Amino acid sequence: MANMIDAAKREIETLVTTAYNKAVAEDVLPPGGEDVIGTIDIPRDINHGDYASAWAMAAAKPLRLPPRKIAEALMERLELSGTYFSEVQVAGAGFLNFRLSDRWYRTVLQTVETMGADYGRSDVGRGEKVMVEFVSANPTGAMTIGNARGGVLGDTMAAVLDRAGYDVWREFYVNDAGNQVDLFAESLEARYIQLISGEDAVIFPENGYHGDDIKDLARIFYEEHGEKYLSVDTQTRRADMTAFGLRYNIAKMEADLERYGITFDRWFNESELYESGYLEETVDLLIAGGHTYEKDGALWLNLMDLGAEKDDVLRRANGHYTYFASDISYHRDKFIKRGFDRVIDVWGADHHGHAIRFKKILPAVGIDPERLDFLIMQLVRLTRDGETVRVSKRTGKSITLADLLDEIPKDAARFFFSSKPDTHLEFDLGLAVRQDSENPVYYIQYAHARICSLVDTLAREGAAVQSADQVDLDQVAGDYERALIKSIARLPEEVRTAARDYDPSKVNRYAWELASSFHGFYNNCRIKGAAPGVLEARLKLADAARLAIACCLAILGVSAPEKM
RNA sequence: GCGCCAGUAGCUCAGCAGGAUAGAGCAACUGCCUUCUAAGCAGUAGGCCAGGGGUUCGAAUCCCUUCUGGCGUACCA
Repeated sequence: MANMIDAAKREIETLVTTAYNKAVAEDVLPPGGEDVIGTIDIPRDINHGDYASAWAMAAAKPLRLPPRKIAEALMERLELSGTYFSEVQVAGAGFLNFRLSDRWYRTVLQTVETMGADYGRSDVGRGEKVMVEFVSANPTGAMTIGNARGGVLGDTMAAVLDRAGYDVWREFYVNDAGNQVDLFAESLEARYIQLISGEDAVIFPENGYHGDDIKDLARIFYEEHGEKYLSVDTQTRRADMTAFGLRYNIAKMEADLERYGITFDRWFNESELYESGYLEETVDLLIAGGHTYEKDGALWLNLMDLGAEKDDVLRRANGHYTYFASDISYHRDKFIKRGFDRVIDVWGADHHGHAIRFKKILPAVGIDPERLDFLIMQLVRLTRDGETVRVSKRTGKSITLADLLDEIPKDAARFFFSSKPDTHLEFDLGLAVRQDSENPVYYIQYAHARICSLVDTLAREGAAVQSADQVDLDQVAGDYERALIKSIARLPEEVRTAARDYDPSKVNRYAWELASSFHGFYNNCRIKGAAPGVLEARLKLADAARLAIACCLAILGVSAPEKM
């Protein structure tokens, strides 16, 4: 049993049920409590035991008895020998407070030892094929701070799912088709002409991309091709410039993301959906299904009939398909064509309305909407000296992901962005650049480095890390030592709930708490020079902590330094 | 207006599958390095969990409502 939190809870369920049945057989408690589910949790206060069952309180009503009386009847019939518990008490309103036994602590250490770098890995995902689609930044410009958050959340989410036993696939959807690409081409073309013939030679497109990056691109294009393209026909010129610009931008995004430790299994081009006819086929399917209507020359998707608050356009009056249309065919490709069991799209909060309406139309193309989930992250509020800094791709004044990585080390940035998705993230540029101890990532890495150094020092003195079977648990029965083992034991459960809740930030917080347990242990339980038996047992604990911290950092994509 | 997210210590945030006396970091104040890494530890102080109602043995957590902030509500993506 790899998840020792779950194992402990399940054992309590069994113990309580058995005790209850026994009490009924002995006529001490009335029947009627068979379906009662009492919550089991870990009390905040250690004086309330390691685990507490609220079964007696939940059973009070059906059994028509005071909870304490039920709890006492159960306690007398709990058979703890050979279990993960050594002791049980009735407390408060009727809690059953359990104290963990040596057997439990030893099993934790054995589990970590056996699983090593794979500690926390489970099969809760049953090998389900799941795609995490994330970043998917518009290739017409540089990636933003928002993409940085989405990148970290998506990549960490994928790592969590992988460890939870899912068959994970990471994908980047490249919007290399549609309206914004046409605009990109026109902007690039205008800058190219202006570069050669002067600012007034051509009017810059009204909704074009005004950023300096477009000017830079035009310059690079000019350096490669000279004035040749002035005399080429518009259609060819724009097509060539688009190909050039996208190739350049996509390569840049790939390189930036790689610096960030993020790589994808596939970069899926939206243009493929156009070229293969799959997009058109998907729209035809919607038309055939009676989900569309024409109005003002555009093809509309009837979503209000499906309970949405508004309809969306699939094909505009000018004949171009919208993002909504291509996205439907893209998801049809994910589910129907490629057979993913589940898809998680990491989207910014500014797409929330889109996400809600999007799910409603999926059944019309044969997709069970339950299989698609969104990890909606709130936007990043960028501040400097307490003032909000606007992030806008169009103005070209945004701070890009590349800028960020120039200032902040990858480890700190990854840790910072793996915060809880559904709260606004306040990103203080002044604070983020700091590389001192205020950054919690160093606190965790420091714990890891400390243990490495410690193990190394002791090894040179002839004290090697022993196997879990040899540890004398009586020698590590202090509060700090037991707290550390309990911290280590949480990892598989944290991974499980992070996967369940689509909240990779649970790993981030857990890693900090684990490091904190270790630092407390380290400062209060000296290892070097300790008595024989104590030294070996404590060293084993430290080594198990090292492994657990390394596993967390691996999931977070943060390095685990051996020296600091 | 309607929809989604948020409102918890001076600041940034955990806790939200209902459990016992509400937590952490930073900032403030006290202690701890002639022995394993002080990027660390131990402690003090700091709260009408936005307001109001409800559900029950029990609510920061669930429901209703009001208020405040962000985002959305394009023939943009």
